[in-house]
Amino acid sequence: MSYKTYVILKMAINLEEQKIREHPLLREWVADAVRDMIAKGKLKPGEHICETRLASELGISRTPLREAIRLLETEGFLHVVPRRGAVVRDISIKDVTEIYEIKAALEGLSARLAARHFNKKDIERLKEINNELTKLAEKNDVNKFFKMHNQFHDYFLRASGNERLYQMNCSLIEQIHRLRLLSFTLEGRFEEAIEQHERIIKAFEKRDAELAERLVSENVMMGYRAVTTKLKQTKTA
Amino acid sequence: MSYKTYVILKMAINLEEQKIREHPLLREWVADAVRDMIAKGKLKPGEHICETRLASELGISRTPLREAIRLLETEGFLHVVPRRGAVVRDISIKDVTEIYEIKAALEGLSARLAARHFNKKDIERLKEINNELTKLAEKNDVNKFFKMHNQFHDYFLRASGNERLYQMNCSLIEQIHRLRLLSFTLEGRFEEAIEQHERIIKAFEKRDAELAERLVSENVMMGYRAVTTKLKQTKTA
DNA sequence: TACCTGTATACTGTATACAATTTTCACTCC
DNA sequence: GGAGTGAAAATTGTATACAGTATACAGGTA
Repeated sequence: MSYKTYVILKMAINLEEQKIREHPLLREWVADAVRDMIAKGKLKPGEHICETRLASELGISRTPLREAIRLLETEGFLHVVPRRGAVVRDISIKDVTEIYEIKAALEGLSARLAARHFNKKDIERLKEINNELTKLAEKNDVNKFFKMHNQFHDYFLRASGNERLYQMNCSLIEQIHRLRLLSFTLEGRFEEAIEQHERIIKAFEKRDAELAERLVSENVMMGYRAVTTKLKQTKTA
Repeated sequence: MSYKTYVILKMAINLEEQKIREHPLLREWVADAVRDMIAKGKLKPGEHICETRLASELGISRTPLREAIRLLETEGFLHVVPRRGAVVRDISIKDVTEIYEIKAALEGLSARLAARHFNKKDIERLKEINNELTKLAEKNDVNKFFKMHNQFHDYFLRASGNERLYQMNCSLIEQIHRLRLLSFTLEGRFEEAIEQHERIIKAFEKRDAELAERLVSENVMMGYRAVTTKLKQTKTA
């Protein structure tokens, strides 16, 4: 996707939002582009990023690229060594473990916080999503299932009322986006998730915040097991 | 502190580390400087940062300042609106609440993880630190107490073996550094902390990871109450 | 061969220049 | 007086230029 296309899309998507988006920033586009290149394997782990070359490849100058690199560094996509440049970070099992340990704690917390002020409407929404998931599981549509599944989790992350919590979680899962998607191709993964979601919903219905927290944490760690299973499969294959 | 002084200091401190530090980066120095200016009130909440002016004040160009601004944005010190620049973020009670909720979860997690492989030597170290704290409490040395107190918490955050967890916690507490320091001037705060630390140490001794997690979380939330108490005191004063 | 060493090259860090946008403010009109 | 208007000033976004550092490699030495 060219920068111009990106601009038009951004404008279309955010038409009613603040006019901030009317003029997208190169640094944001570049960050998106580089993340994409890493996800698609166009930039391989361990590969050194030459600012001059990448900037010219993207048709921009080094300045916005450098600002994007700073962002991608804090997001964990790149490792920057002063005066030697940025290299694409490899995600090891250790990294995945670290991320999931934190994710379990954060999502669990969000469930506990959200449970405090969840009402019938919220519960209904979660049930709706889970019903959709059942349908998508029957169709075996991995991509749509993945997206809807994320909506389920997003729901209480947002409902927690803790904006930082939501952002931190987003930043974490972005790093393992592809692995998570892959993990849903595992046999029985759909059903497993749906069943656990049901238990989580019941905990919300009972207004049992502690239980909701525990179940959500366990649910995350199940995701961890799925991801590592898949990771080992692909590494040996 | 001038940039040259900073360079010399950095070199002295990191003499044995990678030679990376031999040539400090302006963007890092600038980030430190701006954080400091915010902490010291030289840059006030809500104040707009004019890149041109600040850069010339610091005696550098806009490029490294801009890169530092990106960093400070992700750290939560600044709020950047595209094409309108950066403003110093105000820390509201809501922010403090968000930060402490997350901090409690993260530190609790680190205690649980650390408890798994804590040995006698680790416990001894924690006891040592707590003894030091008792002495400093008698001397009523707030600054030294604060530093030593942080060492106590750092110990199991590091021992968790989860590097990201440690980094994320650092990034969080940096935002409330001054508030936390202030909170230690509250009557009875020292004793309260020392006593809770003792209970935490006992949990580690019993190898009760769940208990350690709970106690550490509670300890963090006690810190939260202290900070908000102090915050209200100063706002009304 | 293995190990320096100096130089050429490539690359990053920083400064500056230019372009595009936002803000300011005097001015007009109602 | 207040809302709207338009040009000037200020400010951010982006590109480019330059300086200093790291890397690669050729040639020399033990």
